[in-house]
Amino acid sequence: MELSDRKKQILKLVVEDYVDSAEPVGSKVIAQQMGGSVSSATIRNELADLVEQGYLEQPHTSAGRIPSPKGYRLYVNELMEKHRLSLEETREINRGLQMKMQELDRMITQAGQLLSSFEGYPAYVAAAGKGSVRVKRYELLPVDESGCILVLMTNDERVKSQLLHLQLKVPGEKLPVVTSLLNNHFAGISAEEMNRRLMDVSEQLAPAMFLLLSQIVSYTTRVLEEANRKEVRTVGASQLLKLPEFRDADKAHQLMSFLAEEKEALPAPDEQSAMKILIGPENVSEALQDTSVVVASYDIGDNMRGLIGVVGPTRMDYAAVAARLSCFAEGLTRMFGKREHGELPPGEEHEE
Amino acid sequence: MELSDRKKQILKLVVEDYVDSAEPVGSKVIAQQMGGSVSSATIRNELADLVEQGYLEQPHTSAGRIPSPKGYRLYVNELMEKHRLSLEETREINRGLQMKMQELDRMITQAGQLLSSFEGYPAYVAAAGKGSVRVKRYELLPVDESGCILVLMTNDERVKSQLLHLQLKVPGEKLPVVTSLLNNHFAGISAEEMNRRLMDVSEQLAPAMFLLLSQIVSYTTRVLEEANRKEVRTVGASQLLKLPEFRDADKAHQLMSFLAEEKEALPAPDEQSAMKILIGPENVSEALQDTSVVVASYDIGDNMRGLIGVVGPTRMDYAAVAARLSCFAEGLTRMFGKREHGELPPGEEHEE
DNA sequence: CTTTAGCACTCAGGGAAAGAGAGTGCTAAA
DNA sequence: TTTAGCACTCTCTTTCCCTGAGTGCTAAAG
Repeated sequence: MELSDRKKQILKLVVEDYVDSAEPVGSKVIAQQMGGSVSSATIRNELADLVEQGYLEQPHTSAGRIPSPKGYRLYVNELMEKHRLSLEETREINRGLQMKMQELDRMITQAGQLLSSFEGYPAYVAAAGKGSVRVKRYELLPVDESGCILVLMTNDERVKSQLLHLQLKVPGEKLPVVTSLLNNHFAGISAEEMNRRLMDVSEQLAPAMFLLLSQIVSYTTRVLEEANRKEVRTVGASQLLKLPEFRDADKAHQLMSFLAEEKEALPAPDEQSAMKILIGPENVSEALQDTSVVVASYDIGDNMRGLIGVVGPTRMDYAAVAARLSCFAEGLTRMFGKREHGELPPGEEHEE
Repeated sequence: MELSDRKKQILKLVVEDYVDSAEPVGSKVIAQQMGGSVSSATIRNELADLVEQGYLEQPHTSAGRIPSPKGYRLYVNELMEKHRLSLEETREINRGLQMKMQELDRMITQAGQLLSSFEGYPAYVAAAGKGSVRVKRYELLPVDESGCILVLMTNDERVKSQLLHLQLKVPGEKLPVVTSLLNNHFAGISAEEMNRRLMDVSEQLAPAMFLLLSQIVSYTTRVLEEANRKEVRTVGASQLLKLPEFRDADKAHQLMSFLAEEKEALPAPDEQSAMKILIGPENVSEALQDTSVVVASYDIGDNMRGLIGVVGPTRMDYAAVAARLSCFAEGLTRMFGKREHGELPPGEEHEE
């Protein structure tokens, strides 16, 4: 059943008042905000209806009303006006993202920090490979008789390298042979496949050579594993303690442990959509039942997709959060897009 | 003035009781624990003396006593018995550290997590270079006409690499020339020096060459910067909320923000010593006035030194924490020592 | 001089009682 | 359908009192 326009307007006012007061809102305030065109008694009747229909809740008889998850949902879907970011705000976000490009890892962590400080809520970020990163090319550089450098280039254009200590000496002249062996037989395949091939050729090789190869394969396996893993970081959890709904240490502790330990369970937007809003019980995770999550996705080059979101109380300024969040997501996409073409000396790297 | 043996014994009992009850301890309990050899009245007299001398405090008249920082200090210096870790415990720690070796970064973070979960307090970890990491050797690998891979080897035996997109095309044949130029003139010097040299030679070079060089120098600068930076990570901050002294949201918030934002200010042991215990006001940071910190150092190969510590309430089981912490530090040192000699295929690297 | 028993005193913490205030629901009139 | 009026409900805060733990002091005993 559709709500009357007036009911919707009232619901909207309740949500917005509650969002910034964190206190149940009464009929009088609403009447006032509607310009005195109706009396508080009328509002009371409407409020009672809204409660009955499940859009509002009453902490106890004779308290004001607060929005229920269903009420927030309606608000988000229909009532929420697009929040316009001020020019300054947009600029500030983009300036913030304009930090020195460093590794992707640090980069997105910083974006998360920035977001968290903007919103005053904990934030989370992740970058996820699309699954099948492979090695495109191998290179071996001699160092001395018992060591060499292995350089890997992956099909998503990243480079990793590693110093290998050899258990058995391999003369420098042999390296090109190994290199071409690797490039011919170990490029473009998955880690499992690599291990299988290694076994296949094991008997035809000199032991020293085999040892070297297994060292390389084992390192490569780790690199691929890592490139494919989705690692979620959470930032700014301590912000929770500023919110009235988390003054209770137990509640705060529960959520914070969740954010610290099970961050993999935090929601992500669906494949197609750019943003997702989950209100209270719409979350699957037990620990998020009383919180809302707003999360957006962004692109990292062509092969990866990132994720950036905030966690807060259901009482959340969805319009503003959503607006800022898409600004972040767009900023990040732009940023990572640019780097692909190397306008600036970007900064892609790696480290031990 | 030296304390009598009995006073020391009493102080010791007060500390130990308070550590696990978190409640002021009274004369009666102490008398009991001393085996009934003296009456509670006697104890009261002694307690009064200890308060006067500043080793104990009284939250209010007619409450029991709690140790003051001075009292804890005496306890730590003289009274504390070496806590013997059970065999299981040692084994458990070492098993925990035996995780798959990955990058140093992730490795020490995991150690921190492990520590934090052992102690039930927040932990922090860092690895710090000894200051002057330099590039030992450069290598350039051709990719295509508008790109090449730069590989750096530093004097602490780490390898970093990066894909460079060239603004201007540089034919593959030229690369060896550039490489030797780099190795002859840009190796073994600081980042500032590198930039200076770059300026010096700028006029004698073709523009394309100059551009390439500056790209390399700028990347190298970043790498060196990062290799020399001490990055501190904190883990398990949410554990604070379980402690009675941090049930108050404001207090908890204050400390947690400090741990999240100013972790660089967390104490480190002095150059020579392996462990440091800082009790309450012995800390310089404002935010740590009511907490104690126990921190140990460990070695990462020959060039780096790591740091691992916990932050907790002044009421802390110093003996046990210190014992476990050195077990951690030793484990890490052993671990990183081993890798240097390449028993196992270690895993030193870098990414993206 | 040290230890002990005895006792009055202090203070935090918990619960009950009382008052204030906000906001409701209902009724009856416009 | 809206409004004014009013009694009622329920939370929150404050106050008060009581209890219990633990002290400090005094005076006597070792």
